[in-house]
Amino acid sequence: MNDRPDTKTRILDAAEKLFGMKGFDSTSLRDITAEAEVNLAAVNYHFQSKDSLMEAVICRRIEPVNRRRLELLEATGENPTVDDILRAFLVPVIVELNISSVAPLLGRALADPGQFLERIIRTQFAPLGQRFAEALGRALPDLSPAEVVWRQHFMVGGMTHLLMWRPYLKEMTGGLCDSSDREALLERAVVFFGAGFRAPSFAGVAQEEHLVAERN
Amino acid sequence: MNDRPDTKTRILDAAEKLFGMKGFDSTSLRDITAEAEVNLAAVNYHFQSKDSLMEAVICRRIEPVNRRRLELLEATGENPTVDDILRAFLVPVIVELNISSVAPLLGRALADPGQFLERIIRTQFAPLGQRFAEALGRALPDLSPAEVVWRQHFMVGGMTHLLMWRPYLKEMTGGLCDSSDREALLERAVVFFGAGFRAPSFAGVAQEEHLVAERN
DNA sequence: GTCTATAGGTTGATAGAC
DNA sequence: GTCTATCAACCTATAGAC
Repeated sequence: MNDRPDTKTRILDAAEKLFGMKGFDSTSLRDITAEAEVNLAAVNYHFQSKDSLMEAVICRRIEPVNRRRLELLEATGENPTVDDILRAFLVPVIVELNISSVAPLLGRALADPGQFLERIIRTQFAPLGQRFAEALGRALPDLSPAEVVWRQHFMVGGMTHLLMWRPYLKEMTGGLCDSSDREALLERAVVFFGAGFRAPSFAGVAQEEHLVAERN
Repeated sequence: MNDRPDTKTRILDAAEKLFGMKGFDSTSLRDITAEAEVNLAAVNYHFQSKDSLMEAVICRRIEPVNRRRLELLEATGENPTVDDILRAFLVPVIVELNISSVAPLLGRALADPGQFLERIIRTQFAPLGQRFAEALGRALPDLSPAEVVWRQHFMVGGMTHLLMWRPYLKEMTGGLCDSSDREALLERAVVFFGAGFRAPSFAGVAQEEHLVAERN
């Protein structure tokens, strides 16, 4: 008992927590090794550099989440509803993620353009986003492909913000918003974003589309 | 002609651009003075510290935006619709903000909990959020106060994400999402978030509210 | 694999001449 | 107000003993 995880895992755990709390650049390797109670040099032994560590920390969590999303998406069958698709996307992060430090980390990973994260986003998120956009497009045949992607962008933003502010939300709202009930949180999100996706395109866009169609 | 702004303004402009692009901690004072073409010591002369500079940079932009939001909110009259209220909130950042470097900056300010920004959020955003939550609550009498704040949180997240990723969006989506037409962007957002706000509360929440009401 | 020691660079901030 | 010069603290990364 009291089997302390190996050094590599301890570093990943500590980095995950601190990166999520303070951000990537504000967290030094010394912060991490202090939190993990390991030697400073161990970081460069197990991971070559701070950048590699950041990538490892993020990928360890993002990969299973995104795999699970695709799994749930396939499980929705032939003609899923919008809500089915949204659930496949949101359940792995809102309901199934039970390590509290992961949510802020993923939030930051999605909220920091320009970071080296661009590569991760391209490899880990772009293909996933495309699969979900296709599914949503089939469920919403009246929306143009661009409109689907725009709305997806809005939803990802809302979810990202939720992941990142969840630890502070209850205090910030004076106890009004309690995020401990994950199932309720999921339903709230599905209701809100589902209604957004199902809303008809506004006239201006319809006109644009019409013009484009006329030109062909 | 060629009237170069004074040093203080040049520093604010450069810091705004770089903070928005790279984040607060990743931007050094030397980066800023190089971009502004001023002397390093000028930063500590005009602003006492890097933290003060960060605060000044953010407040210079947030204050007029939030003032304008309240102005537009009051202009909606006695019984504004949900869309009216959303427009009052979104127009100042999506349509009227015509300095391209400001959007990413505000996005980062909203996407970085734990930063010293907590104070700014408390002083600059909390009162504003409350005013808008009240207006939305009156326009949506079937929603509980908590539900209104949750949905507001989703919307702020979507807007924040939009502000931050706008410069990269067109390239990321292969040209599918063009954010140069601000009026269209505003309408897209109003349609999406408006529908989300107007969606009925899901059953689980209604039950909760009922139980709370019964207890009193 | 884990440690100490340290190299080599960058950071924020300031003192003091002009 | 603006500059040069500099400090002390911090950083990442590595070399080499155990």
